[in-house]
Amino acid sequence: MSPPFPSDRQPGDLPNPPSSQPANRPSASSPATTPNRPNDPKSRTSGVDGSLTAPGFDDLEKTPYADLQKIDSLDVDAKPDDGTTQGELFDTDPPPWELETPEDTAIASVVFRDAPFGPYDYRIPEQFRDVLQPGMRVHVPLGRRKQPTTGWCIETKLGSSGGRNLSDVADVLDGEPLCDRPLVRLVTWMSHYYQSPAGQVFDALIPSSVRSQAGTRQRTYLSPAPITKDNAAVEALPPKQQRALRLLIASGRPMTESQLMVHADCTAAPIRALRKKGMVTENKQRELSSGMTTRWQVGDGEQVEKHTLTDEQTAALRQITGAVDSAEPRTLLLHGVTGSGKTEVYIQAIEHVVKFGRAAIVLVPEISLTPQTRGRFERRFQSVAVLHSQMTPAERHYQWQRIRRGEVQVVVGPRSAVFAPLPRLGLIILDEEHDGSFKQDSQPRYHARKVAYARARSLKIPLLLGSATPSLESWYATETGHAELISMPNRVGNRPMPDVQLVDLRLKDERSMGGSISRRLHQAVNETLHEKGQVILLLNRRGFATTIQCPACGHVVACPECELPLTHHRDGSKAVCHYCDYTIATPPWCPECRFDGIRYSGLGTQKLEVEVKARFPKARVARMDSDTMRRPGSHQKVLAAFRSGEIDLLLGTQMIAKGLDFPNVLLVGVINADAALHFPDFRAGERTFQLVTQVAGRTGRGSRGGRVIVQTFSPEHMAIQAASRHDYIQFAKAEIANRRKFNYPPLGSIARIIIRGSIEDVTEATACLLLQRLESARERLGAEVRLLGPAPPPIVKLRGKYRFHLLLQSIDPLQLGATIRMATKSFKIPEKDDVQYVVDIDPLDML
DNA sequence: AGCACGCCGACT
DNA sequence: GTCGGCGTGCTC
Repeated sequence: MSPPFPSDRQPGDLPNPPSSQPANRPSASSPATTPNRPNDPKSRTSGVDGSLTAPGFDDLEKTPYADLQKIDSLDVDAKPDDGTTQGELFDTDPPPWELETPEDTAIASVVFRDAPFGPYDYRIPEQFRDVLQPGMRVHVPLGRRKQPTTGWCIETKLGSSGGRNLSDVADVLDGEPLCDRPLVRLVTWMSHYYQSPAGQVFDALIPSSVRSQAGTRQRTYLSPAPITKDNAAVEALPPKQQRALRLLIASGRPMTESQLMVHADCTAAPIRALRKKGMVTENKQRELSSGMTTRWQVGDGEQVEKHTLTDEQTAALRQITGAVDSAEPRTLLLHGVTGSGKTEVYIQAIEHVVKFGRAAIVLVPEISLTPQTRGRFERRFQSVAVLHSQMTPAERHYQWQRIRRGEVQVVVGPRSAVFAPLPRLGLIILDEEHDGSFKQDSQPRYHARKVAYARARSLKIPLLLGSATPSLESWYATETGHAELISMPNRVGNRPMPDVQLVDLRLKDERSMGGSISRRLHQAVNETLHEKGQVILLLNRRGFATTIQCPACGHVVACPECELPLTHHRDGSKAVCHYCDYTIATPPWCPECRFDGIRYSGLGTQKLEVEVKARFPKARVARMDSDTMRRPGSHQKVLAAFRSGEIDLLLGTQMIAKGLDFPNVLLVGVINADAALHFPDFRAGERTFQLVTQVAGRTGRGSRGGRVIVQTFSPEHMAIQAASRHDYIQFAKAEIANRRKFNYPPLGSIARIIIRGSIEDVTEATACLLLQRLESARERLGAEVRLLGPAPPPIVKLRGKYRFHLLLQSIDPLQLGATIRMATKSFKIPEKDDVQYVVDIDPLDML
């Protein structure tokens, strides 16, 4: 029996939703619409705190797939009194007539990438009964289609056909499952939780290069057939065929057709004749097509001496190895300030895991997968697979196979590496766990932290999260007992945290005329350059000027697709939309009133670069943002130049805020700390705190100390104050209190539905229709869910489509999910409306 | 997504 | 009387 909401709370027990929304409690007169809520305290913990955990995962682990289908089949369109109460729907005891037909048919449950998504049951014919396993792809007939459809087998079982006439599995496409059973379980949970078709989740799990077997080739090997023992039969053959066959027999090894052609000095014709006559047998084999084997990455392994750990690091390591040895699925949050040596702790924790023949996954944010990080792991372990974005499909496939064969000790990679098919996984690490790149922004919109939690839990292995500025989700988990906190409050070598000064840009004295660099920052840069120190300047916006505005008529040049101001880029004099990349030549005069003094205002990294070069003419300056870092390797080149001292001053967007470790950086300047603060998003404060803290951590790493100057219009803001004092805990306390007021994550769960379409009215009407369905789903489930919208999101128009969004909030992520599932179950939008919608569970931003 | 069914208008 | 438009609905 699996309750839809494993929670023992009655609906009325919830803390009141923040505002207006009247508490929607099912009346006593409608017991049928209230799902059963058994008193099971265990299920309460899994259901309510969804911040870090994987809600519903444990239930899914225990629930047979058929029961899940029943739960999912609840439809808002179904009439309330159609004879089925929900009590019956949730009843998982098989109906008596199924028991009376104990016809043991082998059945495969199959899911598809495209609609209909399934799962559908197929009969497994005799020849596949011992072959087909969950995690393999199959060809099955579907509907009235002429071509077989490719699907994924998620379950094989013995059962009765239940009166239905099941179709047969037509073909099994894989010799071995592409993912093991725990991973198949992970797929079903992800599909359920993120409300994405299971077939699409498989696609996220298994790289396309693996599915297409990139870099390998099917080769057919020929060997002499048994009849060739009969000499007479061989002698009866025509001369060319005879020669080829004798050569094949003499060589004593199987050969491909082309090899035999060379050796026997003949064309393909005689060989084909031999095949036709059955004189040779064929043996198909898949093998590497090129020199991939030379690309083995063998590390130096033991040759590097162990680094000595500080007391703090030793204590942290002991706690982690303790968790590994306990064989329990514990979650650990390593809160270590910038420069406290987290990576060394990770490495030694992995060494501990590897000692017992197990392997580890290290997830890192997308941009921080630099050759330095790579090298660090490759030097310390014998067999490392680093998965990076510039890998060719063949390489990717090759590494995946190595990982699956158990030849790899450590997998280092971005969010998708959480799916690495290591057969003996012993530890998962998320470095910089607060980083937003762990959330995928296309379907399935999963968060690697949550998926890692689920995977670690199902394998009963620890999950280690590390950050100097933990996400509030993870921090809150340590407060609610879902994670254990490990603190490293000091830097290696007891170096002090850098001194942070705030510059209040509202004060005239602080500003310098006509520039974005205050007097104090200007002076500090001069001093630092004089001392032969290096400088980092952070400006969180690329381009030259953020707005192009006519001073005469006030017209702002905007994107016709998104209706947002275009940013002027000086290289090539282009005006670019930062949301959809629409580009035009910057107009020399106002397109509205033809005034020819159009003005660029606002500030981007390009304009800052000009200002910096003018102010500090002797300094060697480099700019790093996604515009200058387009070519692969350019990132690396600039950083190498900065490291060697060829560059004095590095300016750029957030990509310079993370992970860089250069001891000679004596000054960090934040040009405008408010840029991220005034976003219409409840996480704006958290982002600002993280950004300022992380960039401040780039200095003070050498013996010469370091200082940070933060320019801001709101120096009293809690996030900026806390960051200036390096006080994460104060920030977390205050921010949790803020979030509690509105039940924002991590105290409650949110989901977002984005509706986009080419006609504004139709799009909004569709959004309203969806809202109605959500409302009635909420009512029928008795779910405590707050519904907001439809509203135009901060980006109202994107790529020519109008956008609206609906926001859902609830204390219980499972209620949230069930409401959406029920409302969207049979929600079809007429094709002519040209409206699509996406469900985003646990969104990270609201744009 | 396909593919068929079905229920109305213009043709041999 | 049929051919064919594409709205509707189902696929184990």
